[in-house]
Formats: sequence, C-alpha cells, structure tokens
Amino acid sequence: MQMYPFKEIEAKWQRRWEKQKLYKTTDPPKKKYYILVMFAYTSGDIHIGHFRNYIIGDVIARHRMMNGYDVLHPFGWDAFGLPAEEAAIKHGVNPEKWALKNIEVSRKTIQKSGVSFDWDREVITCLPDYYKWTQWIFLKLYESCLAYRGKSLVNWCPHCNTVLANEQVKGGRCWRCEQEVFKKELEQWFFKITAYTERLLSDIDKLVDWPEPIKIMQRHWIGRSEGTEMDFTIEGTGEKISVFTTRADTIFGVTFMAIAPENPLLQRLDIEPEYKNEVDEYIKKSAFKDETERISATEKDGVFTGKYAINPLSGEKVQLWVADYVVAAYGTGMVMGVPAHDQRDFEFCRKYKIPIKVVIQPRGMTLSPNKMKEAYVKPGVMVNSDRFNGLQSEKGIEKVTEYVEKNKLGRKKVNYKLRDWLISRQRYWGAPIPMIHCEKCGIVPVQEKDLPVLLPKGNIDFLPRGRSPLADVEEFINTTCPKCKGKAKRDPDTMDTFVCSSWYLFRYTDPKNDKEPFSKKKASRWLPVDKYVGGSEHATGHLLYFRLFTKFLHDIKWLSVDEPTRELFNHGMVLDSKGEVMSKSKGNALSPTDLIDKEGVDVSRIAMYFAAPSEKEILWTGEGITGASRFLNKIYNLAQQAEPENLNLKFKLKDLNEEEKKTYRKLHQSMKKVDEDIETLQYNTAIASMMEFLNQFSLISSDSLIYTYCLKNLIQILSPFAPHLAEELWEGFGFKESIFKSKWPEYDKNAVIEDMVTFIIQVNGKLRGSFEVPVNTDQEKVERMALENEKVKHFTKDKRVLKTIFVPNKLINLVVR
RNA sequence: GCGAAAGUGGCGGAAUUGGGAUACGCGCUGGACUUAGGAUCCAGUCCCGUUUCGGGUUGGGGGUUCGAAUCCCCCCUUUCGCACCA
Repeated sequence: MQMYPFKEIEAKWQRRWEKQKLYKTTDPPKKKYYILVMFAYTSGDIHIGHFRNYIIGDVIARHRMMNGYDVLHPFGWDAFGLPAEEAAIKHGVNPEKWALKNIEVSRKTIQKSGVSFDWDREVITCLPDYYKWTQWIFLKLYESCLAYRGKSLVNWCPHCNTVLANEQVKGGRCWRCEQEVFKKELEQWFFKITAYTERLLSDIDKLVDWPEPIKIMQRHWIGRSEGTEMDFTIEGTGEKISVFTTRADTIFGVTFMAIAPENPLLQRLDIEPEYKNEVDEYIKKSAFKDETERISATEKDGVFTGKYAINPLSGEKVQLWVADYVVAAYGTGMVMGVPAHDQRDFEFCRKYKIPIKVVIQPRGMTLSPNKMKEAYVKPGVMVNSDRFNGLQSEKGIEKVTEYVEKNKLGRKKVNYKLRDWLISRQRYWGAPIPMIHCEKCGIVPVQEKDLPVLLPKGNIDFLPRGRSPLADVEEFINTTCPKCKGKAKRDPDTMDTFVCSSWYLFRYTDPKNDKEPFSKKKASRWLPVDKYVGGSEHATGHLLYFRLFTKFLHDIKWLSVDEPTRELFNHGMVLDSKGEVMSKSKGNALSPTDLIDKEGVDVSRIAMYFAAPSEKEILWTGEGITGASRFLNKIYNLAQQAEPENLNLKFKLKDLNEEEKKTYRKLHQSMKKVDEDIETLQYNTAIASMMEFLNQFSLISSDSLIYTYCLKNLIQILSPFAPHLAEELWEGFGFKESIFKSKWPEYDKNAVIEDMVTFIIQVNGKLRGSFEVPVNTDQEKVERMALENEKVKHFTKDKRVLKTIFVPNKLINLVVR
C-alpha cells in the first residue's frame, strides 16, 4: 500500500515533543486532572497488552490537555521482585543491573508508542531514593502498631529448602522442582489490615465510579459475617471453648464439635493416651496437605479426640473431633456440628455415623434423620429446641442470641474473612525491612535518620537455602542496636513488592523529594487520582492494599484524601490469535516494537482502539491493521488538498449545497460522538463515527467553502487517537503551536439536530414503509401521510384502524384488524 | 457449589429511558482504472422464497407489549472471580 510517510512524521514529532517538553506537568495546576495507568512490573520488555493499556490512558490525557486541564500523566516501574532474582540465579547477572536494563528497553518501547507521559516524574521502586520512603512508611506503621511480628503458616518446599509465595505453589507443588509443598510455622512481619476492615468495607460505597464486579470482589474478600459466639465447655476441665455460628437457631441440633488441626487448643487438651497417637498423626498429616488438596478432598475426614463438649443451652454432651475441613484462621478455629442443617457437617456425620438431630422443620413436610439425603439449610420452624419450639428460624436466630447474651453463655459477634497482610519475604530483591534484632532490647526500629537501609551489592549468593540470602551477608546483617549501641542483627527479610506499589501514586506528585516521601501540599493538589486505568486481576490485591495505605496516610495526616481514586477503569487483555494470554514463558508475547516499525504508531493505535471497546479483551490477529491504515491514509491524502488560507473563511449554512450541509452536520455529529465516547472509553465507536464522517466528506469537492474547515476539526478530534499524524497535518495548516495546546473544538448544538426526519410506518408492528418530513411534524399530518402510502394501503385494505401509536420524529404504528 | 459478566452476519463489533437489527471496519463477489499494489474507485454482500414482492432472524423456550437484541421467568453455553469462612 502507498503509505503516507509515517516513519519520518512519527520520529519528527517524538523528537519535537521531547525537546519542547510538551508533556511536562504544570505544577501547581490551575485545573488539575490526574490520569494514572498502573505502572509496569519489570519482567522483560513490554508486550502489546501493555501498549494497549497505555494508549487507552493517553487518549484521556490528551483530550483533557486540550480541554484546558493541567494533566498529571506519570509512569514508573515496579522493579523489585522475583524475576530479577531468578535471572540472577540462572544467569549470574546482578538483579539491579537486570532490572535497570529491562527498564531501559521497555521505556524506549513506550516512548516509541507516543504516549504523553511526563518522564521527569518517573519512579523506580528498586532505587534507594524510592525504597527509603517505603521503609519510612513501614516505620510509621510500626509506630502506629500496625506493623507487627506474628507466627503464621507459610508454604515450605523441602527440596529448595525455602519459603514460597502462594503464587509459586502450583497444584500443591513447588513451581521449580515440583516437590510437594507443606505448611510451616514461621515468625513473620504483618501489616494489620484487619484494623481497617470496617472502613475498607463501608467506604466501598464511596467508590461510585469503580466497576461493580471489583467492588463485589472486595466485599466478598473482606467477607463480613454477623453471627453469635457460643460458649461450650469441655467436660471434666470446664474450660470454655467458643464457637462462631450464623445459625444460632440450630444450637439444639449440635451433635458434635470439630476443631481445626492447627488450633493450639489441641495442645492443651490433655488427650488420653488411647486417642493421642491417632490425633497427633492426623495433625501431622494435615500439615503436609496443601490448601488445594484440603479444599478439593472429596470426603471430609477427622479423628475423635476422646473429649466431650457441653452444649450451653441443652446441656447435652457431644464428641469433640479434629477435622481439617475446619479453617483454623477463621472465627475461633472450630465449629459446632449441626449435621441436619449444614451440608458439610452432614457429610462428616454420615461418614462417621454421628447422630443427626433435626431442629428446623420445613413447612408442610417432616424431616427424618435416617431418610435425609442432604442437610436442610433453608429456614423453617424450630423444633426439639426447648423454649424456642415453634419459632420461625430467622426469628429464632435473634431470640437465641438474646437469650445467650442475657445468660452470659455467648455474645453477638462479627467475623471477617480478611486476614492480616504477611509482608515478609525470604528473598534478596526487595526493600529491606528496617528493623533490628537486639539480644538485649528485642526488636528495635531503625531510626529515621538512618534510612535507607541499603540493599548490599557485590558478591551475593542468591540461592535460597531456607532463609533470606541477606542473613549471610555479614556487612549487612551485623549492626549496632540504636538503643543500647550493643551488637545486633538486622532483619534479614525484604518486603512484598505489593508494599512498594501501594504508594507510588503519591510519589508521582513529588518524585524528587529527598526530605519526605512526598510533600503534603503537593499531594493535596493532585489527589485523588481522577481516573485509574489497569487490569482487573488486581481486584483483591493491589486495589485493596493501596486503599489501605491511603487511609493510613490520611490518618497520620499525610494525605487529605482517604480513598486513592474516584474512578477505576479495567481495560481488557490482549490475547494471541488462539485466545491465549500472552506471556514471556509461553513465548507468544508480541512486542509492540515490531508492529510499530512495520505499520507505524498511529496505525497500530487506531487498529487497537477500533478492535473492541477498551474494557473488552482483544484477540490480536492483526486483521484490523488494513482498515486503520486506509483510514489514516485517506485523511492524509485529503488533507493535501486543503488550503490553509481558507481556514478563516466565513460561511453561512444557507449558502451550502445539500451535500455540504450533510457533511457539516455529520462533522458536528461526529464531534459530539467522539466527545461522549472518550468519556466512556468507547474508542471503537468514536473512530467509527469519524470514518462515517470521512465517507460523507469524500463526497464534497475540495473547492468547497467548508473543505478545510471540516478537515481542521476532524484532525483535532482525531489527535488523541493518532497524535503524530494529527500534529503533522496541523502544522501543515500553518499552526505554529502544538495541536495539543489548541482548544478542543465544540460542536454546533444546532447542527447535530436533523431538520428532516425519517418516519417509519408500521402496520401491526411490522415495518411497511418510511418517508421524510420536517422535524416536529404533528401526528395528524404524519397519520394522513401514512394512510396515503401505497404499501400501507395494501396492508390496511378492508381493515379498520383500531389504534394509532405515534412516537414523535420516529414512527407511526397502525393497529388494524 | 457460590458470585459476576456475556452469547447479534464468514470475522471484529454497532444499536439498551422498549421504536428501521446488523452502523463502522475486515473478509468475500463482480466491475472500472492502472505506473501491477498490502493500491484506488464503483456496485453488491444476514438467511429463505415464486425476488420492483414477501417471509424469517439477535444461544433455546415461554411471557409482558401496538411494538422486545433491549424488560420478566425457565433452560443451554462460554469466560472470569471466590472456593469447606460455619
């Protein structure tokens, strides 16, 4: 194809934009707009999925620029993490060098994409000027008692002799050596996200412009559940054991108790010798099972402890079992077994022949324990429940809870699924945890003036040996205690990379600050983020963590806002032609560089935008390229006929011929459509409407009074999508300043309204004809015209019109019989 | 199992306060032109038939309505998220 000279044009403008500092943020802003795209995790060069993500945000940024906003549109790199360390282990390269090299390559690719990032604000999380402040935030959390050390079960690979992250465990096996992974209890650092549970939950309602599915996922993840805690006692010792239930109405149906194998209570139980072995065996066996194995088990199992618990209401004595279908970390780590009304308990009882007791009877049918095939979990009437008999079960929950509260046998309780955030990693390539372990003073925080705690460089053995590589780096690990000045050791662990990415959006507002993480004043100018563009895979990770950090920094008065962003947009993924996710390991990741070199940036961008609405995934086949290049070529060629001196021509609508009038109207309709579609990120239809305009436009002569006028406006509304071509043509029109400094054109409100409308005629709801009439023609006239229509006559012949439906400017429907 | 989203030509997709189904583009068919190209221009392209006309069609079935891709009910399929949370 005869392509316009895109290579020269694109290179020229990228050079000029850089030289002019066109995308430099105006700070302080007069009218701010903060558009943020999720920064990149450095695992190699970017692929066309990233390309799509960034050009989606770019349209908004450029559109806002032209609408008089001072735009903050920054970019950066999430540069700590496993890929760099893996490369170090495999190829012996230094992780920092590896990461910075990848950033170089990726940055170049993005710069070739013509995205309007202000590169002066770039942040890189693995550099000390950034992670110093990640550590600073850790210290602030520690001061507020929100960072604490606690024991937890972590994934342990016996072959690699190391702890693994959850995402490194595939089907219960180590991702590298395929050994089975089991749980091990280790002391780790946690962030107390549970202190913020209620606020994180209730403030979801403030996130009005977040996609509903993400909000639902977060609510579900937090998992608030209202219920009752019941105090059972252990027979003999009288020790109180509490269980959480949402079905207090079934308390009289308890026929056993089940306790999680990890529950420390088991160690205090003083189990009789005849049960001891079996119980210990079971606990050990459970520890070796991984999470998925436990969940997918087709049969629930457990072991009787030989102990009994006393029901606080009925006084009945029931067996106490250990069972690994009970989740240790939820509620009190044990459950009351009500087989008749809980499916899980039902299955358990059937297997071990534990009795089933019906206490909720459905209306109009009688349950009998022997005949039940599954638990009856729906509401009904309480039976076999002493003083509560006859109560509707929903009401029963209330009444039983009231009763136990009054008699001090239990209490109302709210439980959550959300657990505290384990942030320790036994890895080298992360931000060191700024804590010191002193034999005399215990755990002592590094003093603020001593930050950053630098990651040691040089010859480091990265191979995991069951503890952090840093533990063996003498010059790092050995230090003095800030309190007693005696010998002490640094914490050898580093932080989860999600910590680094929880506050980068604030750093962008003041990226060079070496006195504080960011100035409060600057942050308050820009926050909250006006639009955040990124993938939905972060729904319950990053998108929860950065909300937590925002609230925390708000509480310690570093931020005025308590939610990071008012608007979130989830872009769709780019899949390969087979519909598979692109990844480096699969080898199907397409680089945008090849595409850009071959087709040009603007054509590539248009093809991407046009393929589907931004939130949908794209199967990248490259088929859209042809249409995109024809479209831009056509504009380039038509623009060669433009007469810049005609730009100031004044014309009156009534002087235009019919085709010109139509063209004028189409232009303004398209301007309106593009405006609206940019707001909803429906770029595919925005481009479609420009194509429609172009089809109409090619019908008018280049001598037309409105020829140049139309092109000027088209180029402006095209510019956020195809910035290089638009800029080139703009210059060709004689404009001295960048098109992105020009004012976004306003559409003519009168022009978008048609003066003639097409009425459709239906007979009994079926289309039978149409005609053109001036807008706002009244019903009487339209009806008369409809009845005179030949085709309509054919269908109304010998029939009576019973009813006429009239929709102004749209249709008339004759109901006949 | 629970939760969410979606299902429209050969393909990507458009149309949602209920009002012309298939905009726009790709592909395909025919023609023109030609400096033979990944060119450009013109015409056609949902399906069926007896083809200036008529009938049918938005995963399937039912309903509401003058009128349903759009609203309601049931079913099927696909994708995503959560997954023994008591």
